[in-house]
Amino acid sequence: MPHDAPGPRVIAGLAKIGLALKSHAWQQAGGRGLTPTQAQILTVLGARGQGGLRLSEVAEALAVTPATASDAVSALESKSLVRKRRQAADGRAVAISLTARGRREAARAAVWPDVLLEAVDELSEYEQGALLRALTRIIRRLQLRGKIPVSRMCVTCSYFRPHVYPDRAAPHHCAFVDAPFGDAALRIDCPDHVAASEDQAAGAWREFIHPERRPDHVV
Amino acid sequence: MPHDAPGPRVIAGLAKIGLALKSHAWQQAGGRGLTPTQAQILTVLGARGQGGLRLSEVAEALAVTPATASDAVSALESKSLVRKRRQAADGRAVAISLTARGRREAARAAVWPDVLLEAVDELSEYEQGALLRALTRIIRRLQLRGKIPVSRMCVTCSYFRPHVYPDRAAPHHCAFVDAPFGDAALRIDCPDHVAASEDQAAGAWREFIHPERRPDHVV
DNA sequence: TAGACTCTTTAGGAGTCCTAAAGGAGTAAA
DNA sequence: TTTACTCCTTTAGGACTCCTAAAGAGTCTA
Repeated sequence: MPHDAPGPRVIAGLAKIGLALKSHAWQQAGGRGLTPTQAQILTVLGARGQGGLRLSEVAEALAVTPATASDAVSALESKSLVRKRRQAADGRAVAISLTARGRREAARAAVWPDVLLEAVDELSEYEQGALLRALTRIIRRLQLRGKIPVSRMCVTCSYFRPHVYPDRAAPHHCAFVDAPFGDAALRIDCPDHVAASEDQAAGAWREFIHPERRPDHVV
Repeated sequence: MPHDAPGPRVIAGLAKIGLALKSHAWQQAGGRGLTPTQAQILTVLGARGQGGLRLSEVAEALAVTPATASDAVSALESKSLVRKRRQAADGRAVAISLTARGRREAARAAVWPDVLLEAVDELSEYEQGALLRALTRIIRRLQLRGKIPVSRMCVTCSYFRPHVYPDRAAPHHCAFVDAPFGDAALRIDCPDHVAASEDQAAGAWREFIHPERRPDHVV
C-alpha cells in the first residue's frame, strides 16, 4: 500500500517483467541451440541489417562490450547463421549479415512470448497507449543520458508531428505515411525511422510531453 | 509507423528498459565485487529474509534453477555476506540469511539506478499511476500463467479493497493501514502483504479491472 | 610518413546458466 | 521396519556471458 514515492515501485514492476523476459529468453533460445545473446543478435540483424551491421553497432544495440559481441558473433558464424565480411568503405570494420538459414532463425526468434503478448493485449487500447507513452518517455530520458542505445522511436524521427490534431484518439501525425495516429500507435523501433536533427527532436519532444495538450482520457 | 497491434511495440519498449536494467546491474555490481545475480540475492534476502530463505525459494525468486542459485549462494558465503544453516523443521532444507556485512551490502545494492528513477519521476503522478496499474495487470497475468514468481502485490493481498470509494484519485482501500489510496500507490512487493485466498484474490481482481469503474482520468 | 586514432580480435578469469546425476533426509505404504 | 518413493541441495561438466587489458590492422592527419 501507501505513501512513499511511486518511482521505486514502478521500477520494481519493470524489473519483474524484465525477469520474465529474461527467463523466457533462456527457454526460447535453449530450444534451438542458441543463447539469448545469440538470438538477440539474430533479431537485430533481421530488423535492420540490410547491408550488414558492424560489430560495434551490434555491441551497442545489445549494450555489451565489443569483446562480448565478437565472441557471440563468432559462435553464430560457426553455426552458419551469420556471415562476416570486410567492409569496403573501411578496412578495419566488419560487415555482419544473416545467411539464408540465419534469416529463417531470426524470423522465428523474433516472435514474442505468447504469454507476455497475451498479458499486454488484455489491456484496453487506452491503457496500452498510456503504457506506450510512458515507456517512450522513460526510454527517451535514458537515451539522453546515454544509458541505452538510441532506438528508432517516433519521438526522434523527422517524420513525427506530435499533437497537431484536436482529436484525442489520434493527435499525432506521421509524415512518412501521411496519416494521423494516437499514443497506442507510437513506435519504439520503426523500420522507416529517419533521425531528426537535434533541434527538431528537442522541439518535437517539448510538444509531445506538453502538459496542457496531454490527452486526459480516450477510452 | 502505425496500424498494427500495439502489443509487440509495448513489449519492445519493456525489453529496451530491461536492457537498461541489465546493463546497469553489471556496472553497479561490478563496482563492489559482486555480480548482478549475487546482488539480487542480497536484495531478496534483505527484503523478506527475516527467518532465512531456503535455497529453492531464492532460486524461484530469481527465476533460475536451484543449481545456479546454489553456486551464487556459495560465492556469497565465501565472501561472508551470507550464512547457511540447516533448517530445523526440515533437515533437507537450508536456511540462508544475511550476515551483518551482508545486510549493509544489501541496503546499498537495493538503491535504484538514479537515472532510471529520475526518468520515472519525470512522469506526472497520473502517468505513474497508469503505468503502475498496467504493470500490475501484466504481472498478475504472467503469475497466473506461472511465468514469474508470485510477488507480494496489492491485488493478491487479503488487505486489498479495490474501488470502494468514488474518489477517483484514491478509490482503493488498504485494510492493513486502514487508509484509502490510488493507483499510484499500488505496491508490487509489499512487506506487509498477506496472501489472500484464491477466491478472495479472484474477486478483488474482478473489481480491480472492472471496466465501468476504471478511472478515466485524474491529472 | 609518423603518430594518433579506430575497429576488431584474442587472452584470461570469474560467473551464469543449463542438464544430469548423486547424496542425504523425510514420508508413506507393505 | 524396511523398501520405495519423493524432495532439497550439491556437484560435475560444458557452453556462454561478461568484463578488462592488450595486441594487430587499418585509417586519418599533421
